[in-house]
Amino acid sequence: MKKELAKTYDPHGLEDRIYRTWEEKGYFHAEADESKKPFTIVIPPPNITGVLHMGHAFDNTMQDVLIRFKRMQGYNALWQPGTDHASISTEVRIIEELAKEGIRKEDLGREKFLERAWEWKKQYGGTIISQLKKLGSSCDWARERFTMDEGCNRAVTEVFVRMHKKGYIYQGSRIINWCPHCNTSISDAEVDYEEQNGHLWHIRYPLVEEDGSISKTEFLEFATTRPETMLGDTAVAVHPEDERYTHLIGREVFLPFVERRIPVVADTYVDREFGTGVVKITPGHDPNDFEVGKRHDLPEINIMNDDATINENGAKFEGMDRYAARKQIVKELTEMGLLGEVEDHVHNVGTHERCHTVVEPLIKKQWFVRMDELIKPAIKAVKEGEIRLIPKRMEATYFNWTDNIRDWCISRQLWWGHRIPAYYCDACGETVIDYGMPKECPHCRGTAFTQDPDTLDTWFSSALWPFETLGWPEETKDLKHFFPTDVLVTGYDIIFFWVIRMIFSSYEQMGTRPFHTVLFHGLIRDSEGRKMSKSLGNGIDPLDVIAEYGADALRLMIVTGNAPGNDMRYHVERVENSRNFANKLWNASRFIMMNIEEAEEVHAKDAPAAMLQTEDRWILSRLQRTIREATENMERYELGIAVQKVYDFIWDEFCDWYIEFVKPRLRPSGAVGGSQTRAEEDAAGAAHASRLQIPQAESDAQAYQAPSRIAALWTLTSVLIGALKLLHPYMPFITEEIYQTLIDGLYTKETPESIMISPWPVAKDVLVDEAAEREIALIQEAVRGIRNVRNEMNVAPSKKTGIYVVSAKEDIREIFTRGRTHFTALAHAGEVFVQEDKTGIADDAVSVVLADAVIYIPLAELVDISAEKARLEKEKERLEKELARSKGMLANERFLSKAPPEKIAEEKEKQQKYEQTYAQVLERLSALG
RNA sequence: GGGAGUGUAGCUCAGCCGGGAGAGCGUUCGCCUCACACGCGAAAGGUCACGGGUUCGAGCCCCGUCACGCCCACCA
Repeated sequence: MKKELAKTYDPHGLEDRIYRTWEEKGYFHAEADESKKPFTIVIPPPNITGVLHMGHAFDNTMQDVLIRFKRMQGYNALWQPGTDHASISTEVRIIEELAKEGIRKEDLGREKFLERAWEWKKQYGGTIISQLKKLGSSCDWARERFTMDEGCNRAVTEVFVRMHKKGYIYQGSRIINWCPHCNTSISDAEVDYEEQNGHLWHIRYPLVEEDGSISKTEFLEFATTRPETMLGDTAVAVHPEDERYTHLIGREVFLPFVERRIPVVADTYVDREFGTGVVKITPGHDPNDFEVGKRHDLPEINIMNDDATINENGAKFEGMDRYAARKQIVKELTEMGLLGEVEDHVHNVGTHERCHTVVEPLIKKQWFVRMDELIKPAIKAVKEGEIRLIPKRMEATYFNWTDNIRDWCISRQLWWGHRIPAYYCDACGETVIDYGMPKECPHCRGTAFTQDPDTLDTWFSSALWPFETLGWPEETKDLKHFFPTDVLVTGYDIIFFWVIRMIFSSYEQMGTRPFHTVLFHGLIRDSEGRKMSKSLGNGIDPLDVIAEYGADALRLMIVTGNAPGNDMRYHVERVENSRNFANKLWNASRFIMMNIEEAEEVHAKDAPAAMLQTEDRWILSRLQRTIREATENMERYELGIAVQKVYDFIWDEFCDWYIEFVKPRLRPSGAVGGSQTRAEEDAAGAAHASRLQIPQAESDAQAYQAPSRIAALWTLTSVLIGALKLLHPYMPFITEEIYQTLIDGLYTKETPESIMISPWPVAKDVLVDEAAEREIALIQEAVRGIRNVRNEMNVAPSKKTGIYVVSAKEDIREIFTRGRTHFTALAHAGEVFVQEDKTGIADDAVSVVLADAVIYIPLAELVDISAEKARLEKEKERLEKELARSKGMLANERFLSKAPPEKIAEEKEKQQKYEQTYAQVLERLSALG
């Protein structure tokens, strides 16, 4: 059945319908099959708390383009999907929900809380998945995984046990970042530094005299931004070579409030230039001081509770919030005369990226992963090119992290997540790491254990994602076939969190790389270049964009005009342009289908070679080049460049030129050779030719008989199908819709029923036709010239003008003779005459000067000789400049001796062309007087 | 403080191997030409941030300067 297409492309309804069909047909599904070559991408698992934002759209569009491309190329293409449990995000979400009901998580208890969280996951965790589908993502949904599903849990425990056995995982008291709001430790990477206005308080500690009394005259002054931490001071430090203080090293100062005597130590960590050159040392609440404390064997005193109130070590400040204590301490120090200058001070304060609470460095017993050994293969892999980062400059960021690697704090004081498989013997306190609750304590033979209450950092499980999703630790067929995966697509903002951790985890657990290429994309910013954020309210919801313009338009916008790793700004105009392109393609297709008659078979298989006209061979040739180049670009992950070439091919060459070229040939054979006007032209042309005694090559009417029409239709459909395939990875919905409608209209069942499983086009050398390309290029140049002249001369578009092509060269005349009708179709030509000389042409005709021909357009009633002369003068000047440049180059001996021969030949050719054109321009000018 | 970037048309951005500066939007002019006004045709518009250097030849390579954001470190 021949289908009618709507006049304007409307993605509504169509996209969901097509997506459902793809899913039902199982096109997304991949099975392990050793006879096929695999191509695997694992999705960066979106958080179950997430809703689709532009970052996801960016990420997933690129992955979908790659996976569809590879699938069409015949790979066993798997896009492995899934979601991440997102421990902190989710837990915070549940706590908020509970708060609305007036429940605290502690009241609920761990088990009930987890039930609640799973309930939440069940209800909302799928939201993002359905949104990804809206985008057209061709993930193998049957394989959807979750970082806390049974398999991932096993993988996590396995890795923990193994790494603990190898000594990579250890428990230790370290200074960590503590979020008093979320009540958990967080890793360095989860800390955001915010610039805040604060103060620099100068404080004086009295020195302790030789006899042990507190000096009333001698003080040591230092500056601090956090006075409350003084309660935990266990030393003050000076630079060992600071002459102002060397005599004090080894003496003691007196710490007010807690009334502690603490030593003055020497440490190179102190910057003599800053403040007074004296630093208070609080090993319990500052990472740098912690290090100093280790070096000098200082006691570590924790002065805070987990909620950032002062604890029993804070003397009379016990129970006060850290900021209230700060205020009170400053006040009391003033009263005691121990406070000096107070400066305004802008400093960076570490905050928790999730809740923006100021983090408090605290010493806690936590679980860590020792990184020094683990990171080595990850460094080597990138250094030696076993893993390629695109763009390459991301390597610098990568190495910046790996070279300064610190141990990874993996325990979190949360409930939602993978519980740490550490069990403490109730009897003797022995720690046992095991796959489950141990039966007997290896130390005291006790049988009662308590599991560590903490859970693991979310990234601990995401780090295993590329192999845990394929079945690891089982040796599954999937794992064997699809692992290592191929490409990872992600934003550069999670290099540290995720990319590096996947890499070292894979080398450690699998002994191999997790993927060979990491393709980074940037961020999508708003039109002002700002990050999209909830607080600014400048976020663009991709679903709104899809609803208004269609997923294809959004996808094309995302991929177009962007180089890997670069940020892009969101402008509606760019989406509109993509939407317009979709409409253009839609209408071109509609036009072609309108011209295919009911029951007319236009097979896309057999080329009617003998019937092909020059323009047919031209567009076929151009298509081959586009296929070749776009494919090469895609293989190099240059998606933006590839799609630009396809876009240009479709819009410029196919729609604006080729379709226009063949329009005259498409009249049904029954309508006898075309329009009335052309019959008249033919008659006039023949008459003129006979008058000049130039043999008319062939009658146009003859040329455009049925075989030419079939050739045009064949070319139109096969080029369209080729172009649709090239475009399909980028715009899957519209290409599928057109493809299927077209296949229906062609009455053929030979092509696959869906474009997404059709083979990727391969450029055929036999179809590359340089002669046709040169010929059409000449026609195009002439057509543009004529249009240009008509515009400049203000000729009404409705006015048909005669066109005389004069060339002394026979082959050129042949080209124009063959291309005569193109001028009718594209340049508002009436009669077209091709002749050897100027016989019969008025001197005052306007002209288009080409290298090998001059085209005359007689405009009897409109002639303005001075305008024509001015035009030619301008052209003359332009050519003189080009000639000067070209001659200069060719006169340069060093150019001739050093430049590659083909460049020289090219330049000579150009020069010749300029000279010819120039000569013709001069001749025209002299003819005009 | 360290690192990697960006600077090209009025705006947003491409520019692969060094070889006569591109696109989209916007602007101007002309067109509802029987696929498309979400369109067609034409045009205007650029010291490729600046200064040096390498080269027969530089938007592209090297050095320096300026401007702008980004990442890392986090000096109390």
